[in-house]
Amino acid sequence: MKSMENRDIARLLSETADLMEIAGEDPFRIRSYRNAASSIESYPERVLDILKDPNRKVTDIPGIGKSMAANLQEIAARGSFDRRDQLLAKYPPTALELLKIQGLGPKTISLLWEHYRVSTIDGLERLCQEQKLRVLPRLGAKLEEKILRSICNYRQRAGRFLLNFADELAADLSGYLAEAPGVEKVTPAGSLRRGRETVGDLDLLVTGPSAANALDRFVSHPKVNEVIARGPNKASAKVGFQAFQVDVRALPRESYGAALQYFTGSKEHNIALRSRALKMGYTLSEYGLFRRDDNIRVAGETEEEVYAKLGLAWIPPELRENQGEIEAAAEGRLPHLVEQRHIRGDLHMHTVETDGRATLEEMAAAASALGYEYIAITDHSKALAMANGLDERRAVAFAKHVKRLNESGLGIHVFSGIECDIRRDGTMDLAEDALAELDLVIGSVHSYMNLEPAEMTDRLLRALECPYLRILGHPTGRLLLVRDAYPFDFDRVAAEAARRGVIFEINSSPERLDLYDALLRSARARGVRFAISTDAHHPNHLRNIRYGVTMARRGWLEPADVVNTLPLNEFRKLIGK
DNA sequence: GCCGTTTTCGGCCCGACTGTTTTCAGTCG
Repeated sequence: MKSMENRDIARLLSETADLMEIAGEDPFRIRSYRNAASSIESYPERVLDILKDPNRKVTDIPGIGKSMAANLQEIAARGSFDRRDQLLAKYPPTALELLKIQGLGPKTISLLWEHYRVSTIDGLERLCQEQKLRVLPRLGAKLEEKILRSICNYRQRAGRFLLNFADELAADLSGYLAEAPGVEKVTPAGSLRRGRETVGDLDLLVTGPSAANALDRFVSHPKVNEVIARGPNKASAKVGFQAFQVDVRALPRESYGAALQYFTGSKEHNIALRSRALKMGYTLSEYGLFRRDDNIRVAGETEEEVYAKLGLAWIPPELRENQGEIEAAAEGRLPHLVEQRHIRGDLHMHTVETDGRATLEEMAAAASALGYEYIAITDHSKALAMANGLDERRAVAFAKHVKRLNESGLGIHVFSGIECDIRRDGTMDLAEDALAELDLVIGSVHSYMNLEPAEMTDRLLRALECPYLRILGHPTGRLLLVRDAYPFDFDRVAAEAARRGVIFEINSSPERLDLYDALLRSARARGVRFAISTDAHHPNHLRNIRYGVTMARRGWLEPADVVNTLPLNEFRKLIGK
């Protein structure tokens, strides 16, 4: 099998788990498949290599027993395994896509397949329009409406991908293309370079004496499925099973900067830039900046010279949204944006005490390796029973435990924290005397997210009244490509947070990226300060901090706006611990 | 299907909402 990485194996197992759910199999057996998938996905070594080595056993990987080992052997040999094949003979693979429709689960999918042999989104949509769900047991008119709305949402999101997915693929492909002879530079452009939360397709720009060699190499990449176009200077293809569209463009060196500028966008930024060029007697295109009267190229090799000739400082890609950045660049007042190297600590992470996958010590060691001075361990509170959240007794014991750990010295300062649920009425999930024992209280909403805006606003304002609340976690509650932010009066809550000194979190998890550009600028204008945190549930997640930093930059934030750029002593002073 | 100072079966995160129900199954987080 070509290029069967751990994540590909994990995908086969988790798809099988989905099919088993549709088939109505034993929930615990299904969970075993999911556990095995997630264990393999985050396993540091290639499972395929372990399988090949007679001295190693895959059953040493947690969650892998005898049966799963046999499945893995089959996957290694032929790319699939018996149980999966059997299920795929029973249900078409398109049924898996139906699981992504909110409100539709495995039981209903199975029912629809048995009754109508329908397994596609289009088919489902027709059934709802023809009111054919309501004749089945337990299904009704409301569900038809709900599914039609969900399909609409799903279609809006389809074809977009999370930032980290695009970022990792871009890094992978860039390294691969750079190995072609005569290729000097490969740079991702487009919304990925601007750091948008989701990315529709990927533009890779290539230059060098034989840049076109990169196109040949690209179309023969093992993950390239379908080549859409292939000319002398550009190739487009769908990559991976997700069919993510990637365009590779080979460019001459003299117009590389202009092309990078052009393909980075945004469209609005480029329109404003081109009209500025016209006013100054130039014309700007992806080929360069030209004088209008004699068509002589005056810039194009680098972005810096293009911007400079237009009387502008170089504008960081994260700001290129035509939101005032061109005026700021013209007047020499672009912000000095926060960078990853400014971050000295991570203030939101989970451990095995609740739903994390590593111990406090493992998280601390990983944070030390990143060069941090401090971290806060912030496990869930008891309202999240499914995550085994901490009650008052466990929270206080934890605070004492951390105090002792710091005295013995871990090489990094640990703050005892909690991610305390904000209840429906805005009160905290834990009593105040327990919260008082902890160094850092994050308050987060995890339930009742469909309140009326006024009620949600009151709930958050009430939460801010808690004297121990330091940080409001993932303030809008959105899950990218899954769930929209809950509506509330953001500006009012931000003003109150600023008044009370409550910090807003920038949650770096690629599934959230909450807060984001417009809200960051609005909150900052009201005097709010921010913490860029990862919400890590595994040591590997600590590296997601870069996505939070990207969001902060898109929100025009400078180091002084971000509390975890402070050295340990100053941060301690800030929180009084 | 995995795991185990409960070694070979029994336990495995669980509560809340929704809609169609008249006592609860399905879905979500």
